[in-house]
Amino acid sequence: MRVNKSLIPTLKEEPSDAEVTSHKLMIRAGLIRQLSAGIYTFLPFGWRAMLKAINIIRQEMNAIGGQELLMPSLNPTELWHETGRDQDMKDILFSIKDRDFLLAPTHEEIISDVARREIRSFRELPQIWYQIQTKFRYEPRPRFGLLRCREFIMKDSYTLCATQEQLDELYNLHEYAYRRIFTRCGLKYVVVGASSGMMGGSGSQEFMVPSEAGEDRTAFCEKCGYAANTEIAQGILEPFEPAEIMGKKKVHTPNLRTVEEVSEFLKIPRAQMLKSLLYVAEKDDLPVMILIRGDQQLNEEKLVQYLKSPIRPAHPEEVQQWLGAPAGFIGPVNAPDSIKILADKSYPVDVPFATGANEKDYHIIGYTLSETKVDDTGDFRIINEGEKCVECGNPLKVRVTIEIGHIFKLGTKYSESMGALFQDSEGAQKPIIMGSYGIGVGRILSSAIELFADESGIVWPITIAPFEVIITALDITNDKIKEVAEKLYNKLLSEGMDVLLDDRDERAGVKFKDADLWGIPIRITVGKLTAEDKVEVVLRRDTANRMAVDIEMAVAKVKELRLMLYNEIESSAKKIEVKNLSKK
RNA sequence: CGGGGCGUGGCGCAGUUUGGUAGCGCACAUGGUUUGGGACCAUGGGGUCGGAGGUUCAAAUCCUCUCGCCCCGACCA
Repeated sequence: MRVNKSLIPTLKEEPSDAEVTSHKLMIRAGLIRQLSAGIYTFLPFGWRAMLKAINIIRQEMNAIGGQELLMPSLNPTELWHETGRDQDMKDILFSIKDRDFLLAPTHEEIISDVARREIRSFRELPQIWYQIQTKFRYEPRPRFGLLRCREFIMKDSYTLCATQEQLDELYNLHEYAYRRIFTRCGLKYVVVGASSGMMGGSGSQEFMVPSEAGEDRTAFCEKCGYAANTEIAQGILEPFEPAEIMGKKKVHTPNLRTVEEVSEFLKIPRAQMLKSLLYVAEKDDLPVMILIRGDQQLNEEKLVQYLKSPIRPAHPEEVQQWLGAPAGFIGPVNAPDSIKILADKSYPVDVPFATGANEKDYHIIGYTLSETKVDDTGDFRIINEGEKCVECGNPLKVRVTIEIGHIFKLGTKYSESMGALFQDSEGAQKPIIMGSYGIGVGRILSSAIELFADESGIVWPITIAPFEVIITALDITNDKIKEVAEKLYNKLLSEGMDVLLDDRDERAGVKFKDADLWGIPIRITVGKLTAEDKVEVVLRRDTANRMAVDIEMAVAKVKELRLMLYNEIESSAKKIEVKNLSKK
């Protein structure tokens, strides 16, 4: 491809509406343009990088036996009604006005529909079906360029199995494929335990790239390798030194509603306060009170997981109506039976606590959890950096990360509700055991840029770079320079390389700045050195190290560097192995 | 959806407080001089000031409504 007459528009100035590095650079380097919030056009440069990543994904999915197919984005709403997700996911669904269709945010329903029509016997299982396709989600807040979009390209695959063992096997194969994909894309990442959220199912892991531009927080242990999204991460909390509380009594606490205010007033440590929060499980409209140690925070995701329902904080009127007191003065003691009470295990059962009295301007002290009505105890807490690892006791670290992939063991949630059944060897009808696995392709690009960019622009891993080599022909009006550049360009093309020829009639500075911005791994500069029959070869990641190379040797040199860049990446991909089931 | 901010040539911004009929830099066009790290000079083209309504002799500027975008919070690949 030649730069002259091509659509690769670069910007000198930072776009005003971009916040993070990858977003700024994608706009500046001419990879993408925004059409609307969270909706982007991929310009030729951006699309080339996408295609490179897609190609790697396709190769690795095929390698584990995946069969590529393509399902429609337009889905009959009726199909989504079968699983109830037309309601459960209505906040993020794009629905078609005046027609009973929606734009698919994911494809469990469609896969299940295909399966129930086509799969009859255990002999046809297992299956891996995947597609690479545009998804639509009405994200309440699109952000950070391709990191969070309303329309985005996803690789989604689905496994159909007859047994749990098959599911475990295909799940592990996906983990293996994902490791290879992200490694081959040149990314640094960690695999962490994750919540399965609204997808349902028994287990899941996320692939996380450490980056300040991320929207997830991952807790991990440097000693034993424990790693989990803070949505589900567990840690061991230091016990606190309780103040002595004699007897049970009600105390007047006028206008003191926060944990801090009451703890200061009563001279009781914050940790000894029993924080009482009222939520509503939206599925059954069930009021739920959560009790948690006063210095800790509720992890709403853990609560959602436990209740298996979306939740919302109770409205102030509801709190007043159900407990007879405003928020800030509520507690478990004397709460009506209609309210489900859940205690976080962070509060010891035998230590007297202080909490709301369910009466305005009053708290009560001296009760213990062992004598309070509690329906269940569990882990509902957000962990903090420095807490001890549950596996080995080492202090945990918490880092911001970008989620680039997620794998789920779904189980039979969709096959049961949609009647995707198979006949086992004994002739019994059973629901197909499913798994689902996603990769955000755009996020691969964003992550790579976040990881490797420098002050001058993007630095692509060669495997996903829009081009492998750029020839910067300075002073294209000089016949010799033009001739050498053209010759090299055609030679490299015939060697099968992705080459970009900057043949614009621009000053050297402009071309160098653009080349840096684009981040193409290998650059050949054809300029004044042609007088000595030489060109200059540099790596984008190390522009200080310029190599003067004889023109006849230039192609060989580029081949050598290119091979080296690929080998760096491929050699680490080769080390990846399928997790052996029998070992664990 | 709650809170905050911003909409002015393609891009980045000033002008709005105190109404007087739109300006700067980049980009673009033409000519000339330059030519290995975003050149310089001259000339030129391009804007319903997000949209609608209102106040006024007069609105980018004041008022009302509305749309869009960005940021902070709850969701996800």
